[in-house]
Amino acid sequence: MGLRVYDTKRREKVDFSTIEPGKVSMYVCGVTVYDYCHLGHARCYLSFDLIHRWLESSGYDVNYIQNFTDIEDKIIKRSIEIDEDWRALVGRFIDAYFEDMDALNILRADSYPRCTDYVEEMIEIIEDLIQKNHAYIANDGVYFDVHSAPEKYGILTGQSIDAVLEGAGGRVGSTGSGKRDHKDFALWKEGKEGEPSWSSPWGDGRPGWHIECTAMSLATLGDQFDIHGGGHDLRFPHHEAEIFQTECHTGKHPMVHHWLHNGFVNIDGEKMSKSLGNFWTIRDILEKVPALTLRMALINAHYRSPIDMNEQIINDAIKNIGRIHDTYKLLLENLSEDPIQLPRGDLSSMLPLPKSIGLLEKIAEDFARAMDDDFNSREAVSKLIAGSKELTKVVNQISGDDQKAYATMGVLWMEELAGEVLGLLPTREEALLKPETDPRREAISQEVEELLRQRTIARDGKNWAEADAIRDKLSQIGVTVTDTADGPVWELA
RNA sequence: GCACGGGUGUCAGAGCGGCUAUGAGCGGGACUGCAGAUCCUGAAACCGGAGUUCAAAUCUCCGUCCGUGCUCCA
Repeated sequence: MGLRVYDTKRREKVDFSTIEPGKVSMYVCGVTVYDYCHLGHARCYLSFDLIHRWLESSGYDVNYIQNFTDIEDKIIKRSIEIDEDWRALVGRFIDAYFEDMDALNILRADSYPRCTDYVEEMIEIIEDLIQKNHAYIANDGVYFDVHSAPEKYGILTGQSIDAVLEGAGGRVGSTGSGKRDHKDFALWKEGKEGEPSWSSPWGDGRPGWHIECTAMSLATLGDQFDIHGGGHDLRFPHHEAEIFQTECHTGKHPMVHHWLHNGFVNIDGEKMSKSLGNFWTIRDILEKVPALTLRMALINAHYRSPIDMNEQIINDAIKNIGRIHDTYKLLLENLSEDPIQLPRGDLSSMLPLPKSIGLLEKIAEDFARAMDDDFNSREAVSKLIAGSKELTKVVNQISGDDQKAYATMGVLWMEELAGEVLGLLPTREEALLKPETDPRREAISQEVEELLRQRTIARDGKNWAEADAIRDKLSQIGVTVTDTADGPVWELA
């Protein structure tokens, strides 16, 4: 069974197909760069990172485009507020975007077009739409006339063009713009004094929000492409506007073969959003939670389900990622003199324990089936944990060459599933990093070692009270002691 | 109001016609002086009602509750 995806437009899971065999063209709406990214952005780009990774892992050649909206009302507003040139502001937050996403181990898209580089294309499209009577010039800009293509209304959200008027409550009619109908949307906005603007046949101004994605997807992926993604809230009006513009301009239908939308991050059961003021930026969270743990927390739900962010989700993620990292480390420590030199590659080369290997292969198949089922990362994680348990159990039961061979296989197994596909593994170097290299640890190392020596003496003399007292003392300075077969090991809390 | 998603054990969260989800937490057990880690193992669930079916958490209908969209928002 091949890959199936839930298509927002068709409202069901459908077999995934591509326009060109073996290749996937994918466009995901990017951020408007006027502030730091919040958890919701993390979830969105993480969802599409997973999709990106799984498609590549399935053998597709993926062309992944993600834009930056670098001119927009909020950018202008912010730039005036903090008295910073809008270009500088935008540059700053694009840099911040990459820092945050790199930290979360999100692979880079193939290209990141910025809408200000496509203003000419937008103007051409708008001119064409006016010529084809899909758009009209008003006193304050150019608008798309939704009644010129009523069959395209509500394609993603199931709303009929007539129903919208009724429900929009008191907001309807108060647009104050040159729109003929409140459902029409701006293609070009007349510029105001002192604002960034571009010249156009309709005077100086700037593009509307929706037209940019049309211009950039057309320029980078063509008239029709395989996947268009974004947050759930973008279905309407943004993505529906794109359909209007693009299809009316090119005359081709459908512009997109699979519409994919990720679910939201909620805080205490409510949508996290800037307007509600209950949002956390990625960098706020990364001060408290390691990046891969956050990644685990967000992957641990299906990408379309809402996630209610709370402490328990993080605690679960700490346990889960800890188990996976522990197993990975254990395997690395057992495989050979120099684990770093181990070639990456096929995992079926050495087979000391056919039964366990068979089980792991079965788990890997289940894992693939889960990912093929609309990228069910939650299910995939549960398979990964099952495999992780099996590896830990077996590698501890055997020794010698068998153990080395098995551990080698295990490392490759984990690097494929946990590493390449889910992006949850640190590098081999990081996984093996001895805690002594932590500078905070360095500082108290001598004192701790001395206390541990005393405790070992006490324990040898079965003087448990004293041994425990020393352990308590250590825990007061933030040191956790764990006794192992090779003696006590300590780490900072 | 209209549209779209949902309501699964203590919690988080898969499954979406028959078969153990999984993780945390809780209960046993092994190993440990104890603790931790690890391994083995137990209890525990499908919002309410009706229907379809040999069989329903899974399909249909009704009810109910929650979230989201209809306005800038990933």
